Amino acid sequence: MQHVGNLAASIGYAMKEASAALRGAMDDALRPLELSVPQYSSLEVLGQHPGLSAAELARRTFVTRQSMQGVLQGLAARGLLTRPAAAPQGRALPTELTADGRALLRRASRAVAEVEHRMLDGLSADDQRRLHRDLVRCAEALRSGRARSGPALTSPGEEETPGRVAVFTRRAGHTEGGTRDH
Amino acid sequence: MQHVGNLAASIGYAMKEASAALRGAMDDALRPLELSVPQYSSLEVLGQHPGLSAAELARRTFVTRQSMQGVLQGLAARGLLTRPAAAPQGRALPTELTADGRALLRRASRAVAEVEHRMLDGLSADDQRRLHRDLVRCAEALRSGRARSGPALTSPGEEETPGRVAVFTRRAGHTEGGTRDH
DNA sequence: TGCTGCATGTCAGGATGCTGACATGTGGTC
DNA sequence: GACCACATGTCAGCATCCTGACATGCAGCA
Repeated sequence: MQHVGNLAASIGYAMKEASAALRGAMDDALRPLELSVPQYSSLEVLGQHPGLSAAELARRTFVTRQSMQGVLQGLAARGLLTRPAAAPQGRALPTELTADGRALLRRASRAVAEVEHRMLDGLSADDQRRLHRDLVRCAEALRSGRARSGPALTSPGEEETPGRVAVFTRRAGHTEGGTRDH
Repeated sequence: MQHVGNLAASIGYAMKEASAALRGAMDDALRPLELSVPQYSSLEVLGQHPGLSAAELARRTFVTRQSMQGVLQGLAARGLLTRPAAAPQGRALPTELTADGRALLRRASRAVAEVEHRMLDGLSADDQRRLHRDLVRCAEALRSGRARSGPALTSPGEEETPGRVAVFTRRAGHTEGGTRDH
């Protein structure tokens, strides 16, 4: 290995290209609903894991918790989610979708699913499985090299924790994951 | 298809995850050189295609040309590249790397190549080829659905145009690519 | 020749995201 | 109990990036 060389052959470049295309297509699909991609991502994660804290939500949507603040404020101002004024325990404020939030999420989720379907239309089922597997592997390999490890969404083996109970119970393996301070 | 469903199974989510991890790792690798990812991307593209206009550069690095302005100004202020005050033809200002720019690019390129190598370490050569192919396919499939089609970096068949000559000669297939106005 | 389409550069405004830093609450340890 | 590591929420400042809009230059066509 010496340097990047031919960009057209670089997988990193291709990943950026695909990711940018996906981001743009999602932007277009979500524009009619007046949702940005980070806003949609938050709703989606929150729909599957009610009661998550802002920091945990930030890790799962790949932004800093500082950025998540703004996102949540925007969504809360539109009545799509609620956060308690005081923390019931510790400092974490468990966030919940409102009925409006769930309704909008359903529409947004359909729109995004259509985008994803279009993206994968030309790939066989096997190719799709492989693609998913390899993307996850790439992410893991990159995280392992960083000083502060990443989200570690699903620990190796366990299946999709419900979220609400996971806020304070999943303590192991957190070294300020995903986004970093300092 | 109805909605996104399980996030852990979503290829779009995995792509975002991998892309975020790559972005973060590149940030870390480039920080010692005081280069941001967009700045590095511009240098890299410019190294392989001297004389590109800012707008063309923007398409190839997946940002808007407005954002590219700021990036180029920063790099020019550090003496890493030069832009003529007046356009030799049309409105496009051909951008060139300076000797300092090329030297820094070499170091940055090595650092990024190491990141990419770490990312792909666990994948076989076949898997890497397939991953690259499928990422490009995903990007193309997404672009084809948008009103304004994308960069179309390398037209099907032709090999890596030298750039300088391509500024004004590659007219076909451009419907305000990549990033959109209005 | 004049008109139209298109691409480039550029300005303005705002949204988003990041780094840095600090205070607070919790749990484990001495 | 005191202390320490760690996580959360939050404020401030800055960089990046977007949408919208406008003027300019080139090519094609009536």
